[in-house]
Amino acid sequence: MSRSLRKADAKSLIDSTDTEERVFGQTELPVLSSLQDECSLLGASGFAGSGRHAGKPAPGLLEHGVACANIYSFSEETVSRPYDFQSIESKWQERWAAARAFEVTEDSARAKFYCLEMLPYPSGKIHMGHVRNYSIGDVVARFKRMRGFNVLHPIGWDALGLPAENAALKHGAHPEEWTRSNISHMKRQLQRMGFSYAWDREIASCDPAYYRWNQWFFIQMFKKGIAYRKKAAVNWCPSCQTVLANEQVEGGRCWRCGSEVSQRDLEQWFLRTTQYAEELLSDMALLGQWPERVLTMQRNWIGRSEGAEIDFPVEGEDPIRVFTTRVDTIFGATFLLLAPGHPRAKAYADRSPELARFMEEVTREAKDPATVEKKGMATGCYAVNPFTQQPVPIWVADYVLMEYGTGAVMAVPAHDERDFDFARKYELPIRVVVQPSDATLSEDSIEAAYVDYGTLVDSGPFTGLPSQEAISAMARYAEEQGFGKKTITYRLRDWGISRQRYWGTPIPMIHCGACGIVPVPEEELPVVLPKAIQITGQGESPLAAMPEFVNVACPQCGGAGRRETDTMDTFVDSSWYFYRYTDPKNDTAAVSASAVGYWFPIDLYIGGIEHAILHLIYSRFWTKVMRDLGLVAISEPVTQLLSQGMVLKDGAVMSKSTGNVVEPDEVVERYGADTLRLYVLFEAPPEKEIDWTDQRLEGPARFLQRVWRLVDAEATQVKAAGLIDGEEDWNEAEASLRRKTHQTILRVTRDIEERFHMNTAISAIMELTNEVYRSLEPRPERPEAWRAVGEAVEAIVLLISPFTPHAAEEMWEILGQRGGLNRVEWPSYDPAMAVQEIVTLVLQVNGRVRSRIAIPADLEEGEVRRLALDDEKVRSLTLGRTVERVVVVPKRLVNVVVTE
RNA sequence: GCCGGGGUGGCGGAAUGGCAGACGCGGGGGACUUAAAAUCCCCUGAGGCAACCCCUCGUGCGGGUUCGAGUCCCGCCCCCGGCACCA
Repeated sequence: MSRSLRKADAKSLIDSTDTEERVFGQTELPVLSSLQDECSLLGASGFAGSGRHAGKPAPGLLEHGVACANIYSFSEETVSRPYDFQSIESKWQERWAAARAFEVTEDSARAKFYCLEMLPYPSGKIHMGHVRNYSIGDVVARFKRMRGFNVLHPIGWDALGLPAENAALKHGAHPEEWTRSNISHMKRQLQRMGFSYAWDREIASCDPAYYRWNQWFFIQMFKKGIAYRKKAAVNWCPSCQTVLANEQVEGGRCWRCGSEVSQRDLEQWFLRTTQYAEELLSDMALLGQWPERVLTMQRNWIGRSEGAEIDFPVEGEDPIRVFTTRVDTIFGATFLLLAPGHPRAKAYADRSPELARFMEEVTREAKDPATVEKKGMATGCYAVNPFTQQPVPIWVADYVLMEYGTGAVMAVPAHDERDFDFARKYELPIRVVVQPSDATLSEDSIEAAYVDYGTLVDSGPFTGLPSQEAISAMARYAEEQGFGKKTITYRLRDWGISRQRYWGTPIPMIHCGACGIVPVPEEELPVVLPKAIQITGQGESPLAAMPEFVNVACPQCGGAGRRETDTMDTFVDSSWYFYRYTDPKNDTAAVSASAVGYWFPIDLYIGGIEHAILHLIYSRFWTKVMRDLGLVAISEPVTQLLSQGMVLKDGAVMSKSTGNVVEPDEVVERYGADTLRLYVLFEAPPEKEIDWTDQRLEGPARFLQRVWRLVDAEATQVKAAGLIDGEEDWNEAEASLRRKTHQTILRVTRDIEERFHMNTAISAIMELTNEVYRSLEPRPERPEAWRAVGEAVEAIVLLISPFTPHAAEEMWEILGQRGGLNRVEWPSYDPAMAVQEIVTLVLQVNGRVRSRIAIPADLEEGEVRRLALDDEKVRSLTLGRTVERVVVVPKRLVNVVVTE
């Protein structure tokens, strides 16, 4: 039977219900008029036809979701009303909005908490990844509020970028219209999820009032030499018809469309991220609360290597400088390799049409290192190995990268796999100069490069040294002799930010024939994107085709100038947006010192692992630049990072093309936002991925209704019993329930606060709920019992409120509370309450569990030991054997160690 | 190849070195019902046993430390992620 309200109580409760206060005005009438006839109840609820037998369910959703969410709990004795999530959720969303419940101001008297989730791109509608990301953040924000923090929990829109232009091409909509309408739709969706955002701080990067500051930052960086222009081989996506940053190329393909990327030479704007490479690396020491995998990815990406630069003299020319991490192998350097893009290689190519053809060919080819054979061509020129004084031939090879090191390498075939392959193919000499400890290599017998450290041989005065020692000794020698030095090289490249696109921040620069490149005067910012535009999706920026945009007077000389028509990479927008939230309407500065000083650093930043590198390195870089500009006092923007796992369906990323998308709206429609939130939070800990399963929605849905029924049905009894006054004489059952309540408060608090494991927090609340149900069977008589139940029920409602805020607010009200949960304190844990007086002691013999006994928790050790040895089971197993020792773990177990 | 993270029931997942599998899904049984749905209760790692008294095995594999190991150490295997002609 249902452990709900007695029928009489139900009647009186419903009769007394103020329909204005309760949200059930619509559905409760049938309840009253037809308590005797459930069928008509179901009919009246309007959902009976949508159940299991109603024909085909909507794809991807549980078939009887609505029906089961609206079924009336019913029995001879008791009744509770349906959990009508639709009206509950809209009621509370309206209230929160009207009360501006989540807006905050700086308050130096209160501890702040800045809870941030990665801002969405307004692609059209939210997806499950958003739901998960923002649900996690919302739990933390609501929890921290109840813990007394002044919580900043903002949201905005990463609103510039390619898809808006693609939409313009496809549907003819203006990028701005498309973006704005997406924003307003997605905003409604977010509100429907009940996320507790400070909507008054909402920003959109496509607002000139926002991107104006991108332009301002750019000019400051230009003045400091951080923003600079250079002609460079850039990645060109033939499909998107635009330049891509290195970071936007994945395995030689465009990160967006997957087309093969080719190379082009263009004048581009760059930000000198490499200037901060060392600091980006060393400051990771400050990121102790970042996931290890993210730090690892960034470390790999920055790619620091220590080595040496060595000059190889060339007769009649400048020496060629190489970078090597293995200068200890230099006596084995039998040839020199230049990247096809190396200036010296180009000079040689001018003299040799054959070489020129070769270089052009290998530059054009997209190469896959795993499969493609290395190619090279001799230049016919020679350099001198400065250690051996031997001449070495200079070759051009396709596997040498211009962008890394110096673009030239010394080739040591005996000790580098790639050089070994190359030497074998082109029959170049191989010289062994490092010997392993367990074998002796020779030129004739060597089968593969030996790349590990060893002992130097045939290396002049360095012979006999171990590699490690030789590396520093030889670098020192080169430095003394003036043909080399120790150096550090990074894989990180400067950040190319020019895009030949319309829907981005115009780069605020003017090209003047007389003055060169001149920044737009700051008082003229923003340079606004013109509205009347033709998007063709090809060639140069669409802005270049607008004379009224391009033609402008030079701010310096007043002569005819041309405006820069490239726009900025959208990663610029997201590199500093979180600062803007602290002072979003400031029209005199990007940020204000007081607001940033109060709110920063971000205490918790939550987002997808896909942003582990790009966004998070750029953001760190930007913060360091802002610090050097005197805008902020910190070096790192984010104290703790939480990388949440993806939401998959059938093991694959949800995508339109795969057809495995589950729409949040549809789930909200059928189950309510609270249940959806509960599902994504309960399914797994946040950092793991989850595979969406319709079936599993049932658990959270049932649980929430179970809590609902409990609260709704027992509210009258609980209220009548009154509050705990400390005078009660608890019996064991009551004390046990109270113990469970306080243990649960502790568990839930820790799970949220310390590790964000929402799944175990929820399961703890489930346990307490189950416990309360059990305590109502049989229905208790004592008022004390009802007070204990009341305490538990109240705790459940408060503990669950960050997860299912709408239902919690409603239940809080049903329990007779007013004023909303926003200002209610998180339940406090009473350590004395949670202490167990009687504990179960596990008895082991030789490490195997053999028995259990109940003992008082404070029993002294000698007594515990005696009771354990006295246990019948233990005695039977120790009979005739020698007790070697007895291990007593207080309140837990006793292990009796015996031998034959 | 280098670096990082993981391998626990039919499934998602729990376990400060101390009862492996909490909680939930699925499955089975029962109560209620004319019936179904919903709800409530019980059972649900594998094997053994006449026995729901128990016993054995069990956290990828092999060793080790320990009274006691999913957890710590050593050596492997596999999976996932990042980087990758980076000299």
